[in-house]
Amino acid sequence: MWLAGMAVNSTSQLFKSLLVTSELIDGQNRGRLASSSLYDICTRIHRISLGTSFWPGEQLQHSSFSGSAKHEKHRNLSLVCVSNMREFDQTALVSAGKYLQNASTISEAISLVKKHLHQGSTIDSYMYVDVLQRCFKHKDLTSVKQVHDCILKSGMDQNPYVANKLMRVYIRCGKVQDARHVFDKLVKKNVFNWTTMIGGYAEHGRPADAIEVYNQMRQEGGRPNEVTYLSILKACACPVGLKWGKEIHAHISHGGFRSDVPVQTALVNMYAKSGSIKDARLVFDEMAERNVITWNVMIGGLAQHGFGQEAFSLFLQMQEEGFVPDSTTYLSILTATACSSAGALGWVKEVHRHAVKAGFDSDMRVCNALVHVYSKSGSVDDARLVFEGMLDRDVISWSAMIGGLAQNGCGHEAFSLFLKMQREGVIPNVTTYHGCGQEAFSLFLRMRREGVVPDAITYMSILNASASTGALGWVKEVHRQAVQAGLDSDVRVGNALVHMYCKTGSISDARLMFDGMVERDVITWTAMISGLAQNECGQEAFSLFLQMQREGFIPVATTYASILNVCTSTGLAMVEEI
DNA sequence: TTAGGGTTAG
Repeated sequence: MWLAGMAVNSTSQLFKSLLVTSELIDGQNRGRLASSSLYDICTRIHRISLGTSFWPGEQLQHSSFSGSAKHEKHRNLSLVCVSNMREFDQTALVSAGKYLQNASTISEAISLVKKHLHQGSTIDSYMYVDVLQRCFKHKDLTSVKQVHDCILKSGMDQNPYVANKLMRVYIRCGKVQDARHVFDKLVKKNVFNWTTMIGGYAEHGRPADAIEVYNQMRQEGGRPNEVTYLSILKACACPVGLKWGKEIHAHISHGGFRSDVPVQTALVNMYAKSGSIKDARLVFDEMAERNVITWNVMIGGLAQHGFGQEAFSLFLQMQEEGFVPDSTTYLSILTATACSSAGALGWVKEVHRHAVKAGFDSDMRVCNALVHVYSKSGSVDDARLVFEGMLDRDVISWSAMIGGLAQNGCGHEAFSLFLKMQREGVIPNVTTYHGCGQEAFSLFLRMRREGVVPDAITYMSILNASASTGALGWVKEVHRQAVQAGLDSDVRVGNALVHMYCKTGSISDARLMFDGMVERDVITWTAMISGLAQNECGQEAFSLFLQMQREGFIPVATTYASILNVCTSTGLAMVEEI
């Protein structure tokens, strides 16, 4: 590079040029310097003053400046230089990373980087971090690959900032393996790099890999900090993570993070999510200091384990201790699991009253949760009231209401709402269709409760009596719309349709749907097998049962129940094979 | 300049 008219290719040359530079910047010559050169000068000088590495591939420590009068002189000079041009220096530093500010798009920014690379100009870490940040925002994988290529060409792949940002972008784009590749190539890894890799695995539900990296970090002498612990605990917050989570707990206690509120909160969360709600409570109770998030985690954990009443007590207690519940508190306490238990309606109403008083009744997410839990706890009227009172509704609101009506035996109203929703321009999503599938099933169960023999014709007659559209026609209509919306390839929608066709007695439609599915899971196979079994197609059900296992699917209890029903009517020979 | 605890529908 050229600095103040001198060719600068090394640290010592930069030192030499400082004097000339300071004069140029300090004098009337400021305007004669190109802005990019000024930017370069400022960042480099600033980094000299900080005593950090500033030359690609060169490890410059603070101590490099001390020990010799010459270096000390240069250091002082740089500091004088920085203070003399403080105003300019700050401007330059604010614009650090905004070097590409003239580029309005990612491709423009990349073109600039490529141009610099082509011209042999220095591209520093700020510039790469800037362009990578743009890729991060837009989840633009194609651009990331291009930038990665430039990084390799300019030999910046070992820069900890650049490598870290690159890893983060890959992780965000779902390319954890690519992030791992960057990580593995890093000769020297800092705590950010370790933490990013662990966090990446946590984000993608890969606890075993996260633990592997965490253990490697410790073996190589890396010292986890509070953020590392937050990341590894997040990875372990699942049933298989419990055994590792307990080990991490011990490390945290020995490592002096006992009073760190976020780390302790993450521990509570890890225990709650991995199924050990007792340990979660133990950690929670032992905490000397808590914040709203801590309370939310504990309340949510209890609610998700079905302890609605306990969650509600804690909800009251947090307020007695002076904490103000936020929208997350309401979302955490109002979970379906907690609210489907007997007697839940009472405290759900109480939570609702609190929410109104605190002004959260205008929060769409809180209202959605209320619609859902009122339906779950059996009060579709309350659900309807909340739904009707909402000023804004999204697809979740509609799906919650439709599903709620369906589950509470208001199938016709659910379907009308489904049509109304589309008239109002709201596009149904997978869940909406799933809710409609539930409607068919709940109606089926209702008929069974009413003593209807599961004969397809009788079944359809009763459906016709309760829904003017007619069950099969209705199912076909939903199916048509799902195809139109491109949602029929979704395995959950496909499963619901197979299920619905079976329940309406149209086994051929069910089979057609089943055969056409690109992706199947154990639910698909079970729905089809049980449909065939219930429609007196025992032989077909059995051969499908064998086929599913040949294709590597493991039958679940419901699959066996269906196939055993077949055996009672077709002979015992099959039982031995099962 | 780089890592970050909790969040509603199915």
